Amino acid sequence: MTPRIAELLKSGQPDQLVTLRGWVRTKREQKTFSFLEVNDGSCLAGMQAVVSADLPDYETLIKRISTGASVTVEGKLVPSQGKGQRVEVQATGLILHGEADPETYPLQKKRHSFEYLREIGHLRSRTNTLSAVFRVRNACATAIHQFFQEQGFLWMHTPIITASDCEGAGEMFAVTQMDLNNPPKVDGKIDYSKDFFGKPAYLTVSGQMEAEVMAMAFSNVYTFGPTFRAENSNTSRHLAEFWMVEPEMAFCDLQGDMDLAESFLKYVFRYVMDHCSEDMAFFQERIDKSVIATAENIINNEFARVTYTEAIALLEKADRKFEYPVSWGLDLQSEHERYLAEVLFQKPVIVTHYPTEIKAFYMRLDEGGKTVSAMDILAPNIGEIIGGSQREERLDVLLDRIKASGLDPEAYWWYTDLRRYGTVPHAGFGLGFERLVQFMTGMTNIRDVIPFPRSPLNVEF
RNA sequence: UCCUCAGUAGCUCAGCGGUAGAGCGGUCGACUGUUAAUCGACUGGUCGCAAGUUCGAAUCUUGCCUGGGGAGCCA
Repeated sequence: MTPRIAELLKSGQPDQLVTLRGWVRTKREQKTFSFLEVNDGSCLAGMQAVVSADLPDYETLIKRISTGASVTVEGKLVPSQGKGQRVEVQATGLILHGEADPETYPLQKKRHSFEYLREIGHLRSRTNTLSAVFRVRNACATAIHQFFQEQGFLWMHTPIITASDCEGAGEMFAVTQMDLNNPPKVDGKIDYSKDFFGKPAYLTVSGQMEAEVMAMAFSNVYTFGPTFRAENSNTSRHLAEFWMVEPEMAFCDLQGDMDLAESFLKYVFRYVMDHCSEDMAFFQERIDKSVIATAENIINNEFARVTYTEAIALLEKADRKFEYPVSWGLDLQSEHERYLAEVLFQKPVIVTHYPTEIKAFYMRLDEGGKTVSAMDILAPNIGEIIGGSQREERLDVLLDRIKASGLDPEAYWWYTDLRRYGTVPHAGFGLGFERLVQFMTGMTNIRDVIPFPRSPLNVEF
């Protein structure tokens, strides 16, 4: 494979013979030659190619080349006479693969709004910002795997189709083979025994329970896969299909859970800063003047840690009016979380030990029973980026909690079996992958950090 | 789903009762080792959809659709 543009820009040597394959960002015609800026997605910058009019078919070829056209340029690397680039390619051969009619090609050589780019989801990755986002997204994913693999975690693939409503909450997408116009019925109700799985099935809302199963065999595991929520959420930080990272550790308590989450985030930020410095500089310059400082803040400082009870006390004595009431027992609202992370601490805050009533049944009941060993990591500008807990490993307590939540213990028979056979204290957390990428890049809308966003009424691309 | 703002040229927007504008883009030309090149000319529209008010509606009213921001739900 010939070196890609990122490699050539970094370490290409004069007189080196090279082949560029990519898409033309801009063409500048001169009297006896033309400049082509070719981008192949390997980095933000393109490679400037100088195409002489001496080339065969120059006239007809150059006329048909415009922004968006796909080309192969063969030639020799030479020091650039102009400013702005160290080297450029003196073309000896030029192939036009596909034209891009400038009258209709939706991408112009100018700034486009993200709203507009969402309408051309099949082309937007060819823009500077979106390509930088997706390179950073790739680096985040790589860093996540590398972090866990280095720590001895096994990557486990949890099912996408599931019969269990993991948390007893959250709208799920149904998976069915039944004819929706004429479903089989018994006594007027839909007869799921006739459906593909013989019972109702859904797209997963979390791989946590399966991760717990695997942690009880491999000690430390993580999942990294797609997750689906059928909630009618129309916000800049919700998707109907998003990716989630869920580590689960046997023989681990809440303290270990928090420590892992913090070193995990630090590792991922460090990795992206090291491997995507050019893209990060771009975000700093064009998207959010604080992304580099934020990254360094994450990497170099300890996260703040407070209990829910302490957080409530801090909010109560805040010299600011909140729209929603602050009172022990009530869940923290967005405005409260933002105040804690953005105003008070100005860095990620881990809030722990939430009231039992407002958290899921599987979270470990604390001494006294008023709180559970839960933790949320609240990030500036994003809100909740990680939610985790120590899991309830005591069978009797877990069964009580399931019943108290109005759920049927029978439906959780294999989950509770984990507490019958060789139970151990364990803990884990869930990280919203897109929120991490948002946090990293400063992109304000989550639909712009996933290549093909799914949200209510949005499934075109 | 709720609150709020907005939909006018390919894009970003101005116009807010008298019948359509700018910048950018695109096309053509000039000029030039250029860098979102520059300069000149040209090109461009069911004013989101439907009904209503009015002599007359892009402009006022109502409904609907779509998008942004905020909220809820959460990751």
